[in-house]
Amino acid sequence: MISTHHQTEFSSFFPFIRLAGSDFQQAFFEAAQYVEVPSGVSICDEGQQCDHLTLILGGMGRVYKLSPSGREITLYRIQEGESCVLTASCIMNSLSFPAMAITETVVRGIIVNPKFVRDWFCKEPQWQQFILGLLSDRLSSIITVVEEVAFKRLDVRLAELFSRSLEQGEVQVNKTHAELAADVGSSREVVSRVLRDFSQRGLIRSTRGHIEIIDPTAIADLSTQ
Amino acid sequence: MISTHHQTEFSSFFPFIRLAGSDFQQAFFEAAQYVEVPSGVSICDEGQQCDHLTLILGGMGRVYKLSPSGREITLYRIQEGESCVLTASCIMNSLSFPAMAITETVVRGIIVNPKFVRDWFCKEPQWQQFILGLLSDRLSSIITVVEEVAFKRLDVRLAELFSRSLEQGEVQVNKTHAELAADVGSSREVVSRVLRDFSQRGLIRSTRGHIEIIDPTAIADLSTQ
DNA sequence: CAGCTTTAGGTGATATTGTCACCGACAGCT
DNA sequence: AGCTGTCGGTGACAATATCACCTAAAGCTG
Repeated sequence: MISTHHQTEFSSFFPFIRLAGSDFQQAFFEAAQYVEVPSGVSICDEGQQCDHLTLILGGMGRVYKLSPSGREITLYRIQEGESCVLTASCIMNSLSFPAMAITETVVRGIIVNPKFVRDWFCKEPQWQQFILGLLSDRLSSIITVVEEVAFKRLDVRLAELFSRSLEQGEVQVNKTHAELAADVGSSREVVSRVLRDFSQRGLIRSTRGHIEIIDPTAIADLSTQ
Repeated sequence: MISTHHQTEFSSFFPFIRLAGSDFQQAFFEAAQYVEVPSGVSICDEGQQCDHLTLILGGMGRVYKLSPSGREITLYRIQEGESCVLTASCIMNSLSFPAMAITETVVRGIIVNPKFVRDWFCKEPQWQQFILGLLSDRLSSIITVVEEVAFKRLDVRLAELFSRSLEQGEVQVNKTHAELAADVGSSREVVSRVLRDFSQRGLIRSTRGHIEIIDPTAIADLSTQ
């Protein structure tokens, strides 16, 4: 059972709950539990059976693949109003989780147990639509990842990444080269070289752990190639 | 409405129908329509709205991404007992299709309209489970594609492809270098070079449009790297 | 069959990316 | 100041992508 404060917070991030039946609402808040997870905690490891579904109220999680050689690639991120869909998928089909997940910040959320997820899936259309929406959103976002990694040059993909920061009005990207490499599925050395090139061409200014975009137009142009 | 012959054929490839309620069965066969699509026909183009769901009785379809430069990568294939899940996802959420699909052989199947798909999703648990199963199967198979393309060398990926033929007891792979390249998301030239290397090392024998695996053990070894 | 066209595949040059080994610089700590 | 761990840089080399062009086989047509 979660507090009324968290109930209203939840409703603002997950509008579907307001459209659902009152019996569902009551059962959901009854079954739900509020959690806070520190930053940098591994949530769900490769092949592990998922034991609950988390709906996120705040913070950021990252779902990624890890190669035997230690390289990483980010599949997608999850934030407020979303949920770990792979978890959802696992729960609905009792499969094991095909990737890794980690918290990038403190994550606040609501957890519900698998039995609840499945039981109400049949009964409450709003809940069903919510879960289905997450699944198909991720399906297309992961297809986008395939496209990026198979077809696009690394400089373009890094420019896209910076463009996303720019769209949020953010000129600073506080990431290390290694973190950027893990995002795009490349290696630190190659990312470093591309960034050195960006610096020399006056697109960015780079210091330890921070990148400042000083030519947003050029970055945006590159990202559309 | 489909013939009783197709009904029994359908039941053997899609066991869920036997577990579903008789009202569903009747409504399904009533709404269903039998189709045969020739080989090489484009089914669903990028961004197009899907106008029906196809459940496959025979033949093979291929879902892929196409890059602006003309390169391709196969996301997955669909055959008897399966369905175009992206279509399913589009239908459930009224989204547009994020990839391309084409028939690789003559494809025989059953089509049902989107309204039926959605209406019965809430009412018939077996139908729901079937659609959900397809969705999460594809989710994990596409994640596998990301992993392959991001982390594995091309020779290993081609060896994996040949291994899959071997598992079906097939020593001949009747594909051109260009088709293999489209499968693994690389370019024809690079595939040609890798295959020349395989030939020189005595792993395969290659003629125009055909590849014969002459050292299955070595291919299997390579594919596990 | 000769001649033409299409398609499959090969090659060299060059650019991009991945890998390995190693180095120096910086930040935090004692 | 000295130690330690992290961050980023570099050179060498391997793998892959791209481009331009070529040869050969298969199919088609008169």
